[in-house]
Amino acid sequence: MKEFDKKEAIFNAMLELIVKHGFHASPMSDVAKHANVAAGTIYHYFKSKDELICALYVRHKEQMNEILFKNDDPSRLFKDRFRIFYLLLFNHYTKNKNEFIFLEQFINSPFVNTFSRADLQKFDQPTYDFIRKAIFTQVLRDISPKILISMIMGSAHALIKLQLSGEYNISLSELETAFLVCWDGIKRP
Amino acid sequence: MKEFDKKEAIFNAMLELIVKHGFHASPMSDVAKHANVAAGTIYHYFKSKDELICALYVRHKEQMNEILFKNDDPSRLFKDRFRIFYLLLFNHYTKNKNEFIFLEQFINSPFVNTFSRADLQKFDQPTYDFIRKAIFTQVLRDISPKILISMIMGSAHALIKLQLSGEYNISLSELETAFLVCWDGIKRP
Amino acid sequence: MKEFDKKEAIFNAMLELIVKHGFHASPMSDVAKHANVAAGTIYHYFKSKDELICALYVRHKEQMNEILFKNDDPSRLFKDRFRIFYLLLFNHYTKNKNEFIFLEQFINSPFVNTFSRADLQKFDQPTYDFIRKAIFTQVLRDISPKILISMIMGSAHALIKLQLSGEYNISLSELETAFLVCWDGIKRP
Amino acid sequence: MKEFDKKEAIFNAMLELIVKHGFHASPMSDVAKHANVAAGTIYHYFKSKDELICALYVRHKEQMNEILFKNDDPSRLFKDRFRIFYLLLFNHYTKNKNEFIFLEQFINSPFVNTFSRADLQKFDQPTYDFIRKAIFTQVLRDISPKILISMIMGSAHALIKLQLSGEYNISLSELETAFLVCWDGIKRP
DNA sequence: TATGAATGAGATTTCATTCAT
DNA sequence: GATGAATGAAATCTCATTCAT
Repeated sequence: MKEFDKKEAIFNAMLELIVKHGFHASPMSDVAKHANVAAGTIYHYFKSKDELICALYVRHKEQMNEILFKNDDPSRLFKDRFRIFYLLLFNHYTKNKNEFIFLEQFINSPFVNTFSRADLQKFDQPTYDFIRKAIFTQVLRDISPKILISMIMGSAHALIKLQLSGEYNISLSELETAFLVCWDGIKRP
Repeated sequence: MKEFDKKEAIFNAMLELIVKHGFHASPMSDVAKHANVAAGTIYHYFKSKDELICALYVRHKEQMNEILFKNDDPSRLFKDRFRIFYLLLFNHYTKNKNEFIFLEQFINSPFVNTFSRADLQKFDQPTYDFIRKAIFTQVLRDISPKILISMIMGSAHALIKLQLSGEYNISLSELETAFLVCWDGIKRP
Repeated sequence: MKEFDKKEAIFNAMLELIVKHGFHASPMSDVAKHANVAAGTIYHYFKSKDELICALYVRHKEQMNEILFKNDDPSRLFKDRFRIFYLLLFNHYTKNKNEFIFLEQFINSPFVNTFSRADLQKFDQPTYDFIRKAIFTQVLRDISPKILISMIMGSAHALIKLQLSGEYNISLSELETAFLVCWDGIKRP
Repeated sequence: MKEFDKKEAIFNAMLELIVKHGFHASPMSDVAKHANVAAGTIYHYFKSKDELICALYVRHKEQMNEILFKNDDPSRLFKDRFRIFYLLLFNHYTKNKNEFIFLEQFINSPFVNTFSRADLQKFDQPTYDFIRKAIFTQVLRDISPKILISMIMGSAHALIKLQLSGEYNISLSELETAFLVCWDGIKRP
């Protein structure tokens, strides 16, 4: 087994356990067992449990930015680009439940304070630039990009959470309507 | 010290510690210290740590519903009622940071699964009814209330989180704009 | 069992284990077993293993000062007082081997750096005063008390170590000669 | 890098770490890092950590005997030869602090029991012979050489420890006086 | 010889919970 | 009810040692 494999196995084991049981109640011994490595091996790759958890967050944010923006085509109409962004977000997380639940748990926990504000912003820079330009070109409401992004992401995540909860199954057409709810709120009136 | 006081002291100590350090890293012994009671005393009021945490959630939800709906006047225009609801939400949580952070941590953790789906819905019943009626009376978009509520609350909470993060200070006029972003999205077009 | 007993039991268990196996190789679990307490109980009395070890040193130094000086009679001839001091030292440690071995191990380990120089001097203050006065009254050589004390204690401890090693059994008359070796060296010529 | 260099590097790294942190708290991985070799390499030269530590002791004792006796001239007056021995001891250790601290730590730890009594005596044989002959020729007190050596070395080491502690700086003339303290004690009266 | 990733037993410490007072 | 000393299972993490390369 290659080094890469072990590190990945540890990441995946930790992700799964945190989602199932929370940060507390995800002992390193279980992570080791699920990853099929010795307990000590984890500490070869990560200094501590906290560092592993934070690395998991970083990894996720990087993967997500890749997914959301790799195919973005700035020459197209912003509304269309934004719709694709919105659907990619929804689709990825509804298909990768664990990543979403981990993310929500992480950013709402004191773990997030491990990072400086500047570090956190760095992870969200692509989204920030995406929205800021659209405000600048008068496509979106003239309001602080931070506010707009918060509201967009907040409602999108809430939607994803609803779908993942199993409490309600969102149809494709409802998703399109949800997109419009969002769009009608943020577009320049 | 009255019994009431001790229970309250325990609640508040636990709240503060969870906010500062997370569920993990908030030992009962610290809770006892902060509440100025003996460790054993906590177990007179709560069967276990988990039960205490869940009771804290229930207490919060009940208080919140009281705050949001006690002065609601169904005879007024829905848009105005909804605006007040929106502002109450924002104001309460930006003034009671700990409650908000605890809530977000709780509902994104596996602790929330302690409750059945029915129990959880019960806590949100007032909000659900509030929105459902407005859809029924054709004030709001004809879309599942669950979707609409998710999006409304998701974006509102994200806004509160932005304000609490200290990363950006939302002005009164920006708050009104944010309300319009929300309203323009959900109102029947 | 009273609190006092448990703390004492922990002290004694730790002493015995360190003497037998060294700081390393004296796990807290074994200390707990030997002291007949739960592992956690140790941490009720001491913050850490290091703190326990340091507390053991403090306890020993205090007991030793008590033993060496409680019956000292300043009205007697210094040579006689010093002889008693010398014999008390030898007798106590040859009868309490563990204390001696622990002490030697401790003061030659980096643990000793836990204490400031001032703290360490405090423990040796009675001996320092004892010797300093005798230099001042021209009984002992006119040399820095620190040097004199070092040499006295160094040779006395080496003698004790020889006896405890089992390599050689020092007779009473040899002990008296040893005392003279010391005395002839330090007395004002 | 030659084999010789690596072994030396390992010895020196171990010495430094033990002095700074003690036997416990000197992990082999750190030794490897300080010696600029891989962890596994240490095990080509030494069977185990314990063996490395013991080898370090043996190396030191052999070097020390070389230093103390290589220039000893039996045709000279014993008092002068002893004075040189005394000063060599003091000078070497005050200039090679780490060696001294390691030595003291080692001989006061249970590690020393790795060696049989006979082995230990072998290392001290040159000193033993040196003193025994002087007793036999009636220069020194007629007392067991073991006792005399213990007292000499004990007080000398204590003096070195005082100097190394930084607590007091021993001047050349004080060192000569200290020598006399020792000499007056041990010479045949 | 040399490497250093990997191991896993075992170390220290924590902490929810109990129970005698 | 209230206490807090005591428990001991379990958590995190360390580290001497091995072994495939």
